[in-house]
Amino acid sequence: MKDPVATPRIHDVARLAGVSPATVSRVLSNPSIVSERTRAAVEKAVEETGYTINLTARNLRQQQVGAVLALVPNLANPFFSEILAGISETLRAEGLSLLVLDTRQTDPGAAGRGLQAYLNRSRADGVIVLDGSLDRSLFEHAACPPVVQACEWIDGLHGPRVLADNQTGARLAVEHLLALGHRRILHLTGPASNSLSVSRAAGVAEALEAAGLPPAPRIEGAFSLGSGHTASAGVLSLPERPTAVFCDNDEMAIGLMAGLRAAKIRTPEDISIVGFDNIEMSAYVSVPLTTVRQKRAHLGRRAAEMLLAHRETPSPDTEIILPVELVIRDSTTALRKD
Amino acid sequence: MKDPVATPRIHDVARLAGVSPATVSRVLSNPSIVSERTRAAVEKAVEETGYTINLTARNLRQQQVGAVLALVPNLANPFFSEILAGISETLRAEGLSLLVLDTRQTDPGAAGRGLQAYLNRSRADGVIVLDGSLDRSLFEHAACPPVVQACEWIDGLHGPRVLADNQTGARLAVEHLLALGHRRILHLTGPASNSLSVSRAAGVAEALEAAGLPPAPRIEGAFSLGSGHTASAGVLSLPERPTAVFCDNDEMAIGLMAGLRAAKIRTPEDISIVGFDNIEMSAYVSVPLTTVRQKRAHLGRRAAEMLLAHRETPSPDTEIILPVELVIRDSTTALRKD
DNA sequence: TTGTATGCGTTATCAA
DNA sequence: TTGATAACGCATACAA
Repeated sequence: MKDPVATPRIHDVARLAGVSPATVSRVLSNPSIVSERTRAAVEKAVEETGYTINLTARNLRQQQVGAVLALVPNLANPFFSEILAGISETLRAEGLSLLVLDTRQTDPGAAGRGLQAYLNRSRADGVIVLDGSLDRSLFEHAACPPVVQACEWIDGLHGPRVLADNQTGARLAVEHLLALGHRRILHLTGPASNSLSVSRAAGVAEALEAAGLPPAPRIEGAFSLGSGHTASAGVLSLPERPTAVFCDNDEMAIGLMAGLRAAKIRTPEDISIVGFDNIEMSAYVSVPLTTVRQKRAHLGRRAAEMLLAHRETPSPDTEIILPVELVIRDSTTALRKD
Repeated sequence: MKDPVATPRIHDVARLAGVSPATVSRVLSNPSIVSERTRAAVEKAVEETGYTINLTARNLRQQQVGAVLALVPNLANPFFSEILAGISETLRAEGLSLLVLDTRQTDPGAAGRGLQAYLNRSRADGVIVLDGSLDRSLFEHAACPPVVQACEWIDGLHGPRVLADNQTGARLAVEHLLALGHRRILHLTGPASNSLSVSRAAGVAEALEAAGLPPAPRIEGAFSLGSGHTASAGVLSLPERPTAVFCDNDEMAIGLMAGLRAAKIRTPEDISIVGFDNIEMSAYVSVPLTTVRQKRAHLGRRAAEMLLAHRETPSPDTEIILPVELVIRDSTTALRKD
């Protein structure tokens, strides 16, 4: 009562080739230790049967999952998906699959309980965390697979990280504004506790200090178009209207420009704006955005590479800082002396 | 020589609870058939040991993978990632993982050979295809898991589909332009063979025919900002410049507006523009875009649901068409009679 | 209601 | 260089 359309097993290939299943296995995973004759015979049998390996069985036997989990705060954000593309590329080369989880989707009431179930060695061989707002305790238990943090990071959580040079990026942006004569510079940040916002604030402070200027006032946003748009009201209601705004990402910058435009404030004539990330759209908005470029796909690749290395030999708290560069477009201009 | 930090197995839980492994298994997967007493004891033991099930072993035993593969043409495109978010949500509720693969990443020289390795029952329990440009032969073999197509589709490939009502969307867009008095309407399409472009072209034709007008001229783009930008040159070089353009997606529309702006052609005063998709950005560009809204997360959820249903009982070629609606913003206006 | 025994498909170990 | 055997961890058929 055999199922006639059953997919072939390693045993079937072995029988056809006249060898043992062990030999077939060797041909597939370590061909060099098999004689040329038998290898050819096995390969022929594989071809004829259309055999493909059962990865679940292999993974069980080898005590691995064959997949890496990426934790992203917002799958719908192109910023993250480009990093994912880089991660995916590196993993594929190693025969690993990419599992993706949107951390916003875990019901908030459960406070990450849903997520916890995924942070387990039986679900993934490793985890790449792109969300710095998670609780470190989620990762600090024996069952959690090796973790690499990318882009954002969680305060106090150990392990390798790969980051863009956020501080330098922010410093370059503010130095650019200072060179254009701006002195009243506002910093439109992400959530206050966000690791990106913190290190970028440091870059802002660094530039201002070097110029002998007081710290920049801040408005807190949420990295979204909408929060940038909302921030425009805050900008306009300040006692001393800033002549320039440095935004922690391009989406807030674009949202802010939209809000200011609605209030008849022109960019860059009335206010200069700098973003961060260099998303593709930033070059196509009506006032192409001056921004800080980070290579997102590359960041993803590096993160995946770190994880692979980390799996072999649990490394200390290595940290890779990737360079960024300022892209000057049209949204910034020299301060007009009134 | 036992590893003292080894993760607990079902056997360890059983010993601690004083029951057999089979009973523990039952408590975990089908608690109702276990007596209350033993269930409590087992749950206590699970708690104490910190046991979590080994999914690879369960999957091997149950002859499944526990994951669904999504094939996206471009992970970096927010349009797709929002669909993914919907897919992921539905899958999680069923305890299934989401595997993501960017089809562009398969080296083109291998003509999908890399992809083929993933289209196997040992890699995924099902596949959701979001890329209509793939070859149907990739999916037409016995080893391929059940396939559901979403959003785009592959000509001639059987199986369930969930689509937005592309034709109606395009018709609504063009009817809107016609109502505003436009007669010279251009259609900026995706790649000519793309299923979305084909059905939207049908909607365009439908509207024009009903108005007794000849078919719209077309320019072919690639769904990208850059291709929309490039198309502006084509639009301006036409012998009879169109007074309105219907674009097959928002990104091309935004790119086109950017290109026209550079040529001092204003939207909507000089030319009306309609997009498709209603990406978040379309509301924040300098001339907020009139466009066709489709509910992407919902589409993803429906696709996942179809796949789950399709797994149980291989359904015929069912097709779900999701409604769309026109969102009128500022990029379209009544034709000015010169 | 619970326990025993077996097998899912593969690979690592050992012996030949 | 190859084959026999056992084991990875779990779930299910069957027996009790």
